[in-house]
Amino acid sequence: MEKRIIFHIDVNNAFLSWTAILLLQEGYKIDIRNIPAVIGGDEKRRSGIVLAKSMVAKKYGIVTAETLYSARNKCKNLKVYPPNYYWYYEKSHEFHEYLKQFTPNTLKYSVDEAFLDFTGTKYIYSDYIKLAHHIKDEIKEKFGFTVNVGIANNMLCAKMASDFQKPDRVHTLFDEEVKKKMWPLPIEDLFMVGRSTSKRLRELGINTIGELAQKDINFLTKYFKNQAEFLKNSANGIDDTKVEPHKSKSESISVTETMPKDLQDINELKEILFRQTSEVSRQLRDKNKFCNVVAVIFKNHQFESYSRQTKLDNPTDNTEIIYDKVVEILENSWKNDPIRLIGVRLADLCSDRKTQISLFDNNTIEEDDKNSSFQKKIDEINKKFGSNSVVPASIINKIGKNKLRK
DNA sequence: TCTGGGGTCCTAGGACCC
DNA sequence: TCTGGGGTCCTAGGACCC
Repeated sequence: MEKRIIFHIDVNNAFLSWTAILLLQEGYKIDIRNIPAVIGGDEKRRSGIVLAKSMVAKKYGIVTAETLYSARNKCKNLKVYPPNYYWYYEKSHEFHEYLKQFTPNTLKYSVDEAFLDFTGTKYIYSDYIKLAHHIKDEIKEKFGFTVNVGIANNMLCAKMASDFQKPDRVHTLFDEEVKKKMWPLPIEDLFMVGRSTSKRLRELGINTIGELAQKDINFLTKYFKNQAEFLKNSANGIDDTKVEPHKSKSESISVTETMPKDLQDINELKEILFRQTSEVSRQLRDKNKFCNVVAVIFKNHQFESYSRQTKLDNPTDNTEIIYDKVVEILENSWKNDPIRLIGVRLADLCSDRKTQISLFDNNTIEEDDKNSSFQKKIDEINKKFGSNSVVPASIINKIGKNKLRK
């Protein structure tokens, strides 16, 4: 069978590069890619972590997701810049649109990563390495940021390859190169081996990808159960995932928020949950979907997380019905501890709500449909005039009642 | 001035039914 | 007094990704 040809294209330090470009455009004299700099959250809002770092900052040992406090300890003259998500959205869009000209088989993997499948195109592109350089250089010239391109016979290896030396590079990791290029790497470098798995592997004396690759499958199964085969295959560079959007059964929409201060007042929590419920249910209606499961997510002052979810009798996209559930969950499951983060998640989404009708449900489907189209109109108005300028009176009443109960 | 936010997938355990 | 087993559905929590 013909070997596949897969590219993985990864924007180098995406958020930081994109902010660098914006700053230069605005007349800023320094290219923050060349100094110790990071894109960071807001410490006053208790979200002070590193979102992206420059290569210079990386040399100081600064890693993504560590606290700004600790990053500053590693580098005294570190510069911190805030993220600009609107701008990132634009850059990301440019990047993904640009890639589509090369093949219809592209997969947007994240804001700053894409897979391209060139299998069966050898009559169009005779030299894939040349093509990769062309893409890389043209992105740099057109958009002002650099990328890494990984070329391989499957997605896993393409992704591993683009992660080799950075920035502004093209790497290959074809099947026959796996032993030489991937096996010597530390186990942490293997895609899908995170902190927990790498710790367990190292405890078993498995320190490199090569050691994992050659380990007996029965031995691995003892410790990693069903994950064992996946791990061993990955270490051997075996992966037959197709370059196509993974049609997952369990789609979900969620919003979570770390509050500037811990909250312990149920009415304050309800106010935030109402805002969050409006947001997620509007997203749900935008997608023309209904949800079957509603969940509330908590993180307390001690950083312990917990969540509670309930299945609905019937799928819905109605803010009010969802908010009722959210409040019910809050009242039944909040442990009365100081809450640092709270959020709402809608899960088990479906596009068709006509599944089953509860015997004791007073709402008919027709009524629900009326509500649904009414809410969509409200969504449109909110879009024009800013969110929550119009909310159904019944919901305002609920909020009002909560406020009165204070 | 310590520790984000949005996702997917997997597993373990309990409830319930036959 | 002792106490099956298979299947399904549901929930909570954890691991991992960017």
